[in-house]
Amino acid sequence: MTRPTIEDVARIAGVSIATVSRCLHMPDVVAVKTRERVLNAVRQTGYNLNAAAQSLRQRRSNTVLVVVPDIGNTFFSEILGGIETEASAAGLTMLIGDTGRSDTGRSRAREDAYVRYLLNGRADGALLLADPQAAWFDIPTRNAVGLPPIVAISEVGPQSGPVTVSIDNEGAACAAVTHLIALGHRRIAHVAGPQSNILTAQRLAGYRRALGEAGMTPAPDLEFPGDFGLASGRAAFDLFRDHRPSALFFANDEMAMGFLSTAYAAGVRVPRDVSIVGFDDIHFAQSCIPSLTTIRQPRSEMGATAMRLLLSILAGQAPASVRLPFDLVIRGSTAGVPDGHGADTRMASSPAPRG
Amino acid sequence: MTRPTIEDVARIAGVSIATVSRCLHMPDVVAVKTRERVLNAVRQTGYNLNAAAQSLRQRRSNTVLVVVPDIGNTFFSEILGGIETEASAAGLTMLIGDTGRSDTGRSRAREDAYVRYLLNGRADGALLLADPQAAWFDIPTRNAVGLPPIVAISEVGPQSGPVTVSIDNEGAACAAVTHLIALGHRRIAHVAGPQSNILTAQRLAGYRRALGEAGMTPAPDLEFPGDFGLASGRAAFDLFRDHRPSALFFANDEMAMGFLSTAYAAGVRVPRDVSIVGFDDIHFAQSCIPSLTTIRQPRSEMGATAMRLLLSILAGQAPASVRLPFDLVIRGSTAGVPDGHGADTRMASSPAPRG
DNA sequence: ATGAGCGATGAAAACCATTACATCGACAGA
DNA sequence: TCTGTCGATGTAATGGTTTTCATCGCTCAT
Repeated sequence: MTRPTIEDVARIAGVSIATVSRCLHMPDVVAVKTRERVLNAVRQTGYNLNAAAQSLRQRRSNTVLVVVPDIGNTFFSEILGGIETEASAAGLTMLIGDTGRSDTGRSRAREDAYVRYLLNGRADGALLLADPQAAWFDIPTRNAVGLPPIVAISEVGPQSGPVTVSIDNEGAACAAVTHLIALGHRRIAHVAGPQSNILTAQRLAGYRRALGEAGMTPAPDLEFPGDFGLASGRAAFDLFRDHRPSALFFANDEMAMGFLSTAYAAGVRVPRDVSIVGFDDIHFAQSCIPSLTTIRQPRSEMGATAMRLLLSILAGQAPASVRLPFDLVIRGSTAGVPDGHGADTRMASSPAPRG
Repeated sequence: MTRPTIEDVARIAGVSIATVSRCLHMPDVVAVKTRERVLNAVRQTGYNLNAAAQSLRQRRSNTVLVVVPDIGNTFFSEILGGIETEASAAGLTMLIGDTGRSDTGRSRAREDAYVRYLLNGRADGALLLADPQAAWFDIPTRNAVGLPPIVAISEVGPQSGPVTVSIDNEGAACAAVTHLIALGHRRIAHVAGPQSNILTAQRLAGYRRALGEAGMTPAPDLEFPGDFGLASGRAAFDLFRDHRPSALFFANDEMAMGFLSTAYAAGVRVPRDVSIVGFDDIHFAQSCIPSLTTIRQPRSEMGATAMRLLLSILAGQAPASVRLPFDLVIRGSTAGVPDGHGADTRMASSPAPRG
């Protein structure tokens, strides 16, 4: 028993295949009586159109490829939600590709595979939750002919191609650190993201800018390395112990959460002993102990905006990048400077910042 | 400038399209000299084969559909990882479909869409991280002709079709509760999952069985409702306050984490005042405060196994369901019964936690 | 009457690759 | 020299749909 084709339906309904196709796509141009006969035949045979044949003929797959660096990262899921809403409203399918955390051998192969999908015609366009300038993506696509349109989200640099959706990461980081400064903190450390990630530099820059604006000098020994993972948050605790900042600004929430549990186990209390700010406002940030002060990105909106942008490009319109607003969400992990802290302050005193 | 076809390559290389195709798929049967000429032409034109044409001709899409109830749930991502590894080893693409949390209007439309992909020939098979008996899936596929093979993972009932990969949820729940009983707990509550989910019944049954085996009678007022979300874990705190169990077994980790933060805010300490067991061992379970005792499912292995199963079915072999082992992971959220529990203790006063 | 206009339908080309089969030349064995 | 084999390549059918253009039978205005 093989899959019925449009021809089977046509035969049973006693019409031509053209009419069957019209019944399915432009029902109003075919006579009611005929339409009924055809739809009956469709039901009777259990017909479903062949997607491959359709794409081949239409030269379009009605699919959009979404490349995610790590599907396990809860940060991305809400973006995906926003994308999905807009995509399905437009009748498009989302093909999600997970490249896996970079630097692993596996991820390289997957990246290649996803680039190929794009070149293959498997997708009509792509949404990249990654830097389009990353070598794996940029090089093979640079002079590809007939490359479908691409919109990059979140991880975008100053010259990340023509169309991007992002927040002002530097500004957000600056706001986060300024919040700490306003609380009276003077020794503020930053736990950075992975070297290779473009967001790392942006958030670090924001951290430094905030210090500068408050008249302080960034101290290199308070810039801790990290990689966005729980473990590197835990590792940051050792550095914390060595350098004794009164507050830490983490480049993402996951690291902040890793720090939180390690600190707790070591008897260090947040925010009594140290204040913590994260970045992203992931799902669990509200139910950490204590709940996490962090930067919220309008994730769902970012996804939706990017998808709309892609659709407009597909419709032939001129693209324009979008920058969306962020929020500083103040929760329980930040408070004033602990008593007595700052005795040995290295970053020294200046009056409270503009607040 | 339009996409080059195989014909363009053939013309430039001065061969027939058949030879080009052979160069790409069975390079060894074509003369080295010819091969070089063809590969040069491929590079020169920037040719990529058209996926739609290929699927149409081969009657196979080299794609597997993975339907996930909620991509934001970290529980699923590791399963996806396991699937991906096996899939890409076999040269298959993963098409991930997120149906969204059930009960929302949107999810209905997406479910339909994914069923259609299956019937469409967009995928050669499907992995379902959901109950294949769910109405949205079962009804439209029941008598579809030429339905590709399907393997269900995790959320499977006794008659969930022929091929499934799962753990013994009832047994795991029983083990979790038995652990609490062994610690001396006698008033043990269960926070269940959503009604509609098949896992809910299985884990509840395990809870009851453990009580029964220990000679206790399950008390209906200690069976709290839940929906797998953070918020329902928080809501369970009110019920906890009313009914005073000395321990709670949650049907998943996310609810346990919701409870944890609410309890903390209310001054109730875990495990001093109440012991907590979750289910799933999600990423953040290790960095809760305190770290969460839970049931670990071999998620990556489940995904990989399911994918291998699907491949073997596609290869024409007879399928057989697989049941994988689970682990009880004992961490910091469980301890013996608090002193004086069982009286009308108002919890409050007791010495500071171990910090 | 006649032809223009219109609605409904059919015939056939086009989309691009894979693959069974045919062809061709060269070479070995008889 | 002839035949059989073999390796390399070409020819052409095939897959299922969409879409353009043609056709056909009407009606309505002239």
